[in-house]
Amino acid sequence: MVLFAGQGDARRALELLWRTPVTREKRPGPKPALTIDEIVDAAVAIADEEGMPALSMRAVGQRLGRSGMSLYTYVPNKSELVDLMYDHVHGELNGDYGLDQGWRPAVRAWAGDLWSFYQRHPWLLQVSQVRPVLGPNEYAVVETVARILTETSLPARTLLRVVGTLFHFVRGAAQTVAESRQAAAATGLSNEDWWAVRSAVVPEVVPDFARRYPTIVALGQADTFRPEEGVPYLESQAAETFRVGLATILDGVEAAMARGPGEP
Amino acid sequence: MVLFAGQGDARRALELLWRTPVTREKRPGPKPALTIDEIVDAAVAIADEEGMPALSMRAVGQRLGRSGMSLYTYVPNKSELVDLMYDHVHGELNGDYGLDQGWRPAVRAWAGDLWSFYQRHPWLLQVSQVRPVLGPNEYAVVETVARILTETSLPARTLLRVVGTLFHFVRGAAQTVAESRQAAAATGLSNEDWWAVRSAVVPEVVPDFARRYPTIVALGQADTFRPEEGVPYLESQAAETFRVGLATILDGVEAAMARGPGEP
DNA sequence: GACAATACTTTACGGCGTAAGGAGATGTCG
DNA sequence: CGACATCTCCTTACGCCGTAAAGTATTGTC
Repeated sequence: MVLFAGQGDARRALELLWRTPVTREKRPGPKPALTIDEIVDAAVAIADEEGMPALSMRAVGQRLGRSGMSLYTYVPNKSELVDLMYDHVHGELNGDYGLDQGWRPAVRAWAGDLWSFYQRHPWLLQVSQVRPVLGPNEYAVVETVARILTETSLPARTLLRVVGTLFHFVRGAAQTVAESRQAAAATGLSNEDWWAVRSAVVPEVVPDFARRYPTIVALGQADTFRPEEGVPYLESQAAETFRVGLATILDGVEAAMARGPGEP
Repeated sequence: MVLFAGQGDARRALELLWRTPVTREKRPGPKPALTIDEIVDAAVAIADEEGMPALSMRAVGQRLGRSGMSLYTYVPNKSELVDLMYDHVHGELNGDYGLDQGWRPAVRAWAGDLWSFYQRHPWLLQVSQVRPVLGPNEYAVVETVARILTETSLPARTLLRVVGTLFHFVRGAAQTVAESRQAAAATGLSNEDWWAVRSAVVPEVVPDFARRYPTIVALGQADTFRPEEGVPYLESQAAETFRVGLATILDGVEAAMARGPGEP
C-alpha cells in the first residue's frame, strides 16, 4: 500500500513543512507538551527500527508517553505525518558536491549518498513520489543534482528526464537491499536459506527446467559473480547492480552530450 | 506495505505455481466448487479495478459468492494468493522479439511491453521483487530479455546487471504513472488540480524560493516540455522519461560493448 | 468566578488477516 | 443401511489499524 502525500489542506500542510512560525500568543488552554519535531523524530525512529508497517499513530503516541489520539492536535492525519517525516530526513542529504573534476564524479557521489540514505531510511521507498511533498529538504536534494547536471550543458528538458531516470534507478536498486533485509526480518529466514530451500525444490517440481529456460541456466553457469566477504549475497549483488547500472546511465548521458541538443 | 513472496511451505507453494496436478481421487467430502484459477482471476480483477488496498480475502470471496474464509481451503494464505496472481498475469508477456534488426529494437519492444503491462496491472509494482515468485511465467519474462541481451556479447555477469538495471528503471518509471492515477482516484483530485493548488501556495509560504533554489527555477523556465494532447501532464512527462531514460541506458550498454569485457 | 479555548483521554466503529470450531456434504467401510 | 472419516464452507472471535465523537482537565481572558 503506497502512501500519498498531501491529501489535506494545502496551506496548513505547507506551513507545517516549512515550519512557518505559528503565532500562538495568549490563548487559553493548557500548553502543548510536545513539539512537531519530537513527534516527527519519534515516528522516524519507529519507521527506521521496525519498518513502515509498525508505524501507527498509537505506536508514536506510546513512544512519547501519550495516547495515539493526542497526536491529532499537532498533525491533521497520518498521511501528513509521513510527509513531515519524509522531508525531515531529507535534511541529511545536504552535502555539496564539488565540480572541480567535472559532473560525473559529482553525480556518482550524489547517487552514492542517496543510495546509502535510502538504506538508512528504507521506509522512504514506500512513500509515493508522484505528488511531491514540496518541503524545503526535498527541494534541496533536487536542486543539488540539477546543479551538478547543469554542467553537462544538456537542454533543460533532457536534463530533467535524466534526473527522473537517476531517481528511478537509485530507488529501484536501493529497494532490493531494503526489501531483502525486511524480508529476512519479517520471515525469520535469511535470503540465503530461503534460496537454498527453493532452488532445491524447483528441479523436482519442474524436471524440464533446463530445456524451457536455456538462457537462464547458461547465464547462471557463466556468471562469475561472488559476494564480498561477510556481505549477504543479495546485497552484494545489488551493490554491483548499482555500480554497473549507474556507470551505464552516465555513459548514456555522455553519448547524449556528444550527440548535442535535439528532440528528446 | 510491501508484500513478500513465498513465506509458506516451499513445495506446496511451487506446486501451486506450476499447477502440478493434484491427485485427488476417491476422497470423501464435498467436491470443491471453485478452482484456483477462478480465485486468481477474481483476485486479479479486484486488484486491477480497485487497487491493492481493496484486495482482501473477504472481497475475493464475495466476488465468488463465498465467505472469505472459504478461500483458505485452496490457498494457504493471502501472500501466496498474491504470488499466484503475480505469476499468472506475467503470462500476458509472451511475445517473442525478433533479432533481425539487432538487440536494441528488441529490448525497446520488450521494455515497452513491460511498461504497458505494468500499467495494466499497477498493483504488481507493490509486490516485492527480492524473493522472486519462481513461477513459470516470471521465469519466461527473464528468459526473454536475457536471450535478447545475449546478442550484445556482454559477459554474463555484466549482462545480468543490465537486466537488473532495466527492471529497476522500467518499474520506477511505470510507478510514476500508476501512482499518479491511484493518487487521483484516491483523493478525488486530479494531479493538475492538485498541482495548481500547491504551486499557488508555495510562493506565499516561501517568499524567497527563487533565491534558495535557483537551478530549479531556471530549469522550470527553460523546460520546453508540453504534454501531448489529451494526456495528463504527469503521464505524458513519465512517458518521455521512459523514452529518454531507456535510450540513455541502451547508449550506455553500447558504450560497455565498445569497451569490451573487463571488471564490471 | 464564569466562560471559552485547548490538550489530552477513553470509547467506539468498521475494516483487516486468520485461528478455532461447527455444520453439512460425500465418500468408504462394516 | 449406519458409522465414520474427510472434505468444503460457514460463523464467530481476536487483536490490529485510522480516526470520529465525546468527555475531562488545564489554562487563559473578562
